[in-house]
Amino acid sequence: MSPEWITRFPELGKLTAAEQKLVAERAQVVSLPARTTVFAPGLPAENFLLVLDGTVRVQQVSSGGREIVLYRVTGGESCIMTTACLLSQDTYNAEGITETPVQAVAVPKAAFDELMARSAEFRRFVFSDYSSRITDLLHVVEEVAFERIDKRLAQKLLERADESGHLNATHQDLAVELGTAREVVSRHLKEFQRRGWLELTRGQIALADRAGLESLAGGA
Amino acid sequence: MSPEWITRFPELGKLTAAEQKLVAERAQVVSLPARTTVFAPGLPAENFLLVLDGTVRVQQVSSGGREIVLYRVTGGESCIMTTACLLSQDTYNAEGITETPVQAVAVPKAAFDELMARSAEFRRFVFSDYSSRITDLLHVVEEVAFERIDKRLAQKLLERADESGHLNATHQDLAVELGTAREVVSRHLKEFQRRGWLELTRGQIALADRAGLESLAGGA
DNA sequence: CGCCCATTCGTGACTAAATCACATATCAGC
DNA sequence: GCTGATATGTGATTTAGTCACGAATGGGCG
Repeated sequence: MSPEWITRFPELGKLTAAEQKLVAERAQVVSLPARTTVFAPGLPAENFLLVLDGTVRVQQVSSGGREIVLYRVTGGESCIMTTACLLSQDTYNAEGITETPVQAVAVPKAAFDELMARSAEFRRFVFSDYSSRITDLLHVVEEVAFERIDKRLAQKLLERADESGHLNATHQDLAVELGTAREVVSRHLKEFQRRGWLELTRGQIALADRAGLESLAGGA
Repeated sequence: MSPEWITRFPELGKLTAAEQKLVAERAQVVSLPARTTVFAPGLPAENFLLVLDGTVRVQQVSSGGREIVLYRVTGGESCIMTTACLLSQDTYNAEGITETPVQAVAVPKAAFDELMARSAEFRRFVFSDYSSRITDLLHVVEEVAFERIDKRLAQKLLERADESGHLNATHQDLAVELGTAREVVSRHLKEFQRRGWLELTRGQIALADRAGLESLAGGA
């Protein structure tokens, strides 16, 4: 019996019946409310996690208290950071927090190892996830090291707004997205508003002129 | 017959005789001169690389032409970035360059896959390497996003100087290490010199007061 | 030797970003 | 309608990055 959730992971659909059975027997579906810490420095990571629904935000915290969002794990993806955490002796200070209620499948380490041993498909799945995360991190490095804040902010606004151009986020939230200070975000937002690109209200932003933002976010 | 180089990788010494034979038959030892591009955007990565001797510098290049060093691969380590490159569809713009003459073992993809399938030890080795690289990248993000340039420069100088406190590097080289501009490095170096922490000559730096640099590099 | 020329380094002027230190504003709940 | 928590505004200052140069250094060569 393969569990119904496995259909969420096309790559895992290719596992043999026996392998799917292994997953079905050993894995547990867990539900987490929003704003739960999934992993953090210090906490041991004992499970390999597959996200079914919702999003987990992975971010890094500095000694000085500042934060930066590294990437998000959404439905159909796995969070190898937890396993990486397990394997690396080095203490690292990334943490994972659910942004929405999350449904996930927890595969115990032993079952994870067994799947890695038995299934080439499963290995491919895990590796491809590792690669995506590395690409994500490279992207973050590139952005913080080389790109201007106004451009990055415009990109984030476009990326995180819904279809109607709405976005619930405080200036502080956006500052964490970009790894900068709240004041810097406030000033750029105000400038964007002055240009008629958006409307600001407490805790939310409404895009008024996507094209304007795009011109800044794009090549320029 | 296990090849003599396998002694460089303690983790691989635990492979069974049959597995070591597999490696011995399929892998090739390659020698690369200094300043060879090992991998780069566009170049397909066909081999899993184990570095025996020398160092490979992995860095990222921005569209604007600026660069930043991500990490180095030295003897006894593998360069999973090449394999990550293979697996990720996303174009990513990191490149690997030998800094010294390098001796490495190239394991063809097919043999790599077979080893992954057969050996738990080999998997552990590969994963541990992935994890180290992720930790390296997290460290870079943390530094770039949150730390002051003078502190990072002091750290780099201490890290890269030899026992006698000597260091061959142009200001431009150090700028690439930190992902900043040459002028910024020049100014800080001059200030360090003014404080009597080092001596500057064209293309090289001599540390004169490690304690001074450490006080800046450390907690402060 | 002295000249050429690429590389390396120095520097001023300016813009952008981060930090510090507050003042204000907005909203939810009593 | 008051209060406290959260969110935003803003000036002043420091640090970093950019631009546009000019000067110095040192190896090769006629």
